[in-house]
Amino acid sequence: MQITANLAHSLTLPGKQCANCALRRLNICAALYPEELAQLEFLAHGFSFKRGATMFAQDNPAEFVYNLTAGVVRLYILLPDGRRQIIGFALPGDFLGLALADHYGFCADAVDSVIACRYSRQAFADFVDTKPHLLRRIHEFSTHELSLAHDQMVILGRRSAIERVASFLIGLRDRWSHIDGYSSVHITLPMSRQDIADFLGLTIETISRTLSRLARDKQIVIVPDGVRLLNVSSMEALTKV
Amino acid sequence: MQITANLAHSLTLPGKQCANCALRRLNICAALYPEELAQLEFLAHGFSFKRGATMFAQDNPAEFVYNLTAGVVRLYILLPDGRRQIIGFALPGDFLGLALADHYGFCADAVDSVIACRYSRQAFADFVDTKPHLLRRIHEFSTHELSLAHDQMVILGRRSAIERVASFLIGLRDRWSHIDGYSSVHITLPMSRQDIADFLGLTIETISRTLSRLARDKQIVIVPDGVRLLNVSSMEALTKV
DNA sequence: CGTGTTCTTGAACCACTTCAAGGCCCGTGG
DNA sequence: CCACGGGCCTTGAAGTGGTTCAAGAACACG
Repeated sequence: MQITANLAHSLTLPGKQCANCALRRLNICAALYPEELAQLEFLAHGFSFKRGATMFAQDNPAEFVYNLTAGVVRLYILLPDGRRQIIGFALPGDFLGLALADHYGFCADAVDSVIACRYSRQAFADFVDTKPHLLRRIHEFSTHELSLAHDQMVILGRRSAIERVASFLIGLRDRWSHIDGYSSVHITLPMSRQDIADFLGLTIETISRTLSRLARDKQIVIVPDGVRLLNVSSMEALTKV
Repeated sequence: MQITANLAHSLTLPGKQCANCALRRLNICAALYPEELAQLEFLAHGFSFKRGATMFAQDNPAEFVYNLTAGVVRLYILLPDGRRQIIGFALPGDFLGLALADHYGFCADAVDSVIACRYSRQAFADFVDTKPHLLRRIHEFSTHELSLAHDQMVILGRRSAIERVASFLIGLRDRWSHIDGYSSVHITLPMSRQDIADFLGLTIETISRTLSRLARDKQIVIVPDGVRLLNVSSMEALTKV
């Protein structure tokens, strides 16, 4: 189905990298004082993952945790018969392995080119145990993820196809605007239609038909790398009620 | 739809209540040393909620957090047009308000007679800030809930009606067995068919038909207060694959 | 023992899926 | 440079699992 070559490329990590990190205000590192940041930097290794590469797989020992700095990651659970549910897309600033558990609860692979800071889970957990304010920050991230999961449960349990697609587009736009600092009517969709389908509990044909219908109704324009919103407020209206 | 009389009854709380609490090994209090438990007990008030009573509502200021000691609570999100998604059922030992956020992210009301220890959120959060091991425990509870939410997303996104009902029954059985210490083929269902439907993303008629079908196929017997499993392993098989 | 609520069952319907085919895009190799 | 091949996406037509609508049965509670 997807390329699973697990070829992560280590990057050189020059000193003061963390201090210059554009994402620091967004990710868990914001909880740290400069000297703590330097300590944590000592534990970090920059890694890059090619489009389609597996970062980790469900039920495997959780050797590492990741701080995502660029790219999009799909997180998913597979059923034995091949059905797949994507439980979320991780964006820059997101942390993979918040549970600090000894096994991964889901699979993660790179949707496009991904760059991440990698830490040994054990070393990271030991570090966290000495920094209650970092644990508090991690807990905030977890509860935010829990709240996203609740929203997704509403979408999966009670929303129509068009509402699901609209919620997906608006949700992605909101998350990117939080990262970039501005809201664009252009939404880049690095993931495939199949990924969107497996996220929204629909089939690839329904995603395609629904996007076509939104385009026919002059709500969006489908462009090569994503969509452009023509009527943000009517799109947002679909995500409510 | 449901009774929403918010009449919580305060219980007298004799000394050493926490020390004698049967649920302590299960709930967040297990993280505390005896003297810390005594400190926390000082912040607690026992409350009971009648069947149908609202414990708190979505978007309201989170004045309190709760440690559930008896009964079942339904947690749900409402859409403006009345559609409801139950995001989970809380059982004894569960903690409501793990996020420690200033507003509730969902509604909670008593499915049957509920008893809970109530804390001022502010006082509880202040207490947690002085006890990193308690925060760690709370974080474990949160990530466990996140994992339950992920499982539910798979159910809502990718499973058939019969698989959803089987997963619900087996999941409830597993959770109760963890609380009671033994596994019974008898599963008490204090919640209504409508509640089950709103949890599984189906309609009440589909729940009723699916249970009838399982009974006709000699998989279960429908009894007044729940169901009795006749073939646990074939039921469990439905929750996999 | 009536009255309202919850649950069950049947029949018709429909939103989404499944099956099938064709189009588009892009990399590869002649 | 164009032909070929393989993903990925789109679209149509038929099928179906679950919903909706409707009515009766079982149950709970005064």
